[in-house]
Amino acid sequence: MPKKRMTKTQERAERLTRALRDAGVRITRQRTALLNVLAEADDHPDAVELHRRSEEQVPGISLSTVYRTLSALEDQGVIQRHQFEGDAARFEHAETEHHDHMIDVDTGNVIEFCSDRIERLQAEIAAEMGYEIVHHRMELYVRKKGRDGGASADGLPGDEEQD
Amino acid sequence: MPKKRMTKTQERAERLTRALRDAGVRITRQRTALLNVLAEADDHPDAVELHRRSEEQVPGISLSTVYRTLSALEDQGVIQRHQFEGDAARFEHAETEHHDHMIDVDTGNVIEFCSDRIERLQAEIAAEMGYEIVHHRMELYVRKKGRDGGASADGLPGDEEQD
DNA sequence: TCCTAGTTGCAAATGATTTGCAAAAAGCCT
DNA sequence: AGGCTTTTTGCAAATCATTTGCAACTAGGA
Repeated sequence: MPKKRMTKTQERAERLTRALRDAGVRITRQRTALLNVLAEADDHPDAVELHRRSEEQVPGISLSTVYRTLSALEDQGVIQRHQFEGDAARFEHAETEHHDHMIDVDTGNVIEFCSDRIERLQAEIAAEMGYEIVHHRMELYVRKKGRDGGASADGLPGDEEQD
Repeated sequence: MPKKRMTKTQERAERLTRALRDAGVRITRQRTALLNVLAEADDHPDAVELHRRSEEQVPGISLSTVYRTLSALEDQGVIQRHQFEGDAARFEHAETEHHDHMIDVDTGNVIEFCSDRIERLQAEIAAEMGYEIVHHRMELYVRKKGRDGGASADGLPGDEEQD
């Protein structure tokens, strides 16, 4: 099949589809829908949100199916699951390089970033104790500078900080 | 009240008790038990484990009470709740300085560490994007060097730790 | 098209944590 | 110590996100 010119989103969708196919699972209508949703998502939606978006293509698709497919995709390493503070896991297609997250505590916005210097220090610290890093997780919960900490609109109470 | 010579554990227990008292809550038998358990814990037990240990002092204490008291203590900032990968939240008395965690993926052991250099870099990165850090979370999932990643025996590691 | 193993939707099960409620106990006052 | 009011407790039931059992359904190769 000739490599037609396709959008980034299409390419991602293909990649995800291929991953599933390679995993030996069948490509169903509902899976295709979720794959598309994941491919065009540039944020970090949770399972319920992904389900909501998938329903536009396949009304009636069940949440279980979404969860099951997400697990399959995660097993194939083509999507990543993040467990940020609070509640449900959030997902993103894993086509990007490794990166960490900065979460705006006021808006819930997620900003991706990566610091080789930090990675290096982490490895160094682990090595000092005779360990090697299998994987790591780093999340910075941040607030726009200058903005005063009014009543934060989100979940966990009394969690202000004194770093 | 004369400052009697007391063990570190006793001091911690006092501190926790005081925190609760200051919060205006009553000091009950079950709370005292949990406070003692927390004070003498040098690992990172989860609620169920804390309940188990508390039962030795107050047979019949309910898990709800443990959860409720843990929340109160957390609100007072005298204990910290950590949501490591996988399952239940794990707790530790917050008398120590801020630190991050390294979790041995094979044994479940938790090692505490702190790196000013990393903290500085984190603040720097946030600042570059116009943010200031409210709090952060960093966990290194590690493995003893040289040890090959065989099929890890246990899925849910206990809460052992060596200080 | 047929056939079969992999899938789906749904409801019920999980597992951690929370909550409603009536009985029990803490802390304060006398 | 006795009384009284308010907070706590234990228990069962409720949440919440996620998983699973199962019978009906379908993708995809023969």
